[in-house]
Amino acid sequence: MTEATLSVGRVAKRCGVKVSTLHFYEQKGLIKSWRNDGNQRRYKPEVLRRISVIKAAQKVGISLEEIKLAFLSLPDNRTPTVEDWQLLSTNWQQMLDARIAYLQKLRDYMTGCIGCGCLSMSKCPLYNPDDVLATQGTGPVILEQTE
Amino acid sequence: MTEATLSVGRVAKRCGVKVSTLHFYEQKGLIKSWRNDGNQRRYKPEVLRRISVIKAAQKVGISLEEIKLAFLSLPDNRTPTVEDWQLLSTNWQQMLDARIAYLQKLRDYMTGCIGCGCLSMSKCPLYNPDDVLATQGTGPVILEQTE
DNA sequence: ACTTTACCTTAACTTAGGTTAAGGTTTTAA
DNA sequence: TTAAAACCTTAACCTAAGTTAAGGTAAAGT
Repeated sequence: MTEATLSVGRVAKRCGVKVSTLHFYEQKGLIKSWRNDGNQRRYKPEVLRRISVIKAAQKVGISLEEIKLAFLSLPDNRTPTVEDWQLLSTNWQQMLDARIAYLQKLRDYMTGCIGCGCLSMSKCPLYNPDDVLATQGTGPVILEQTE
Repeated sequence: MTEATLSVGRVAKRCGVKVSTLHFYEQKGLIKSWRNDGNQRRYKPEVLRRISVIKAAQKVGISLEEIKLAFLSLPDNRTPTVEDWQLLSTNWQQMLDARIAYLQKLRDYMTGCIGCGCLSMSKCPLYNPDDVLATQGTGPVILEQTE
């Protein structure tokens, strides 16, 4: 195995994830590999960054489905450049801005609304389901926390 | 049924949730009911606020488990007062402050780190798993979004 | 009185993001 | 060369937060 190809165990170790996670990501279409003569997975070093980005994105609450979608904007025929990656993260940043603003708004209403009983009023953003973020129309957000 | 008792269907309608959700919450110990002669659930009107609070808390990413825990601080022998509810939400507010700050930090690192490759460095909060929020030691955060 | 609506319980199913186990093959290291 | 370590696939399992279905009882409306 030259420097340019990595086994699944090696990728797992360098990224701090389990081998089964890599199988899972591949099955979901988030990463790619080819097989050697013995049917074992081989990876380009490029995969390391992909996995780091997946982990970073998950940390800010982006789902694998959204990540997969974003990865569609990466070039197929060449290794992504710094600019390719930055474009991707810039889009996510804007989404994050919206989510942060939304959370702040909810936080600001929290004490007041829970105490006062306006929860049943249609003006309270804590209660109203038709509020904000329709702009992003994404699924549930999972913010993975560290322990 | 006097004004002071509600059937499960009535509670469901007034809170905008399904009957099955109320069964589920009861099973999880988040709400309580008693039974009438025909084995049907009956609720105190107080339950309406509990459910509103559950929904509000979920919206800011608090899990049912955490909500259940927080509800332990409510009085058992009397209907919770405004002060009881406000104490509860004040605690959540502080947690939210921390989460927002953490998200902001991640957002700020997003473009830079994903582009530059520092994702594999231990200093980058996007990569480093031992970062922040250890203060709250909670499970994954789910931010339910509206469509 | 009768029919419809509401309710009951139990069990299985759903999505996301994986993890674990079982049983068999390939690589690597001594 | 042989044993251990790494790898393969398939299938089942896990948590959270519910939802759906099936089969049966209670309550309410006409």
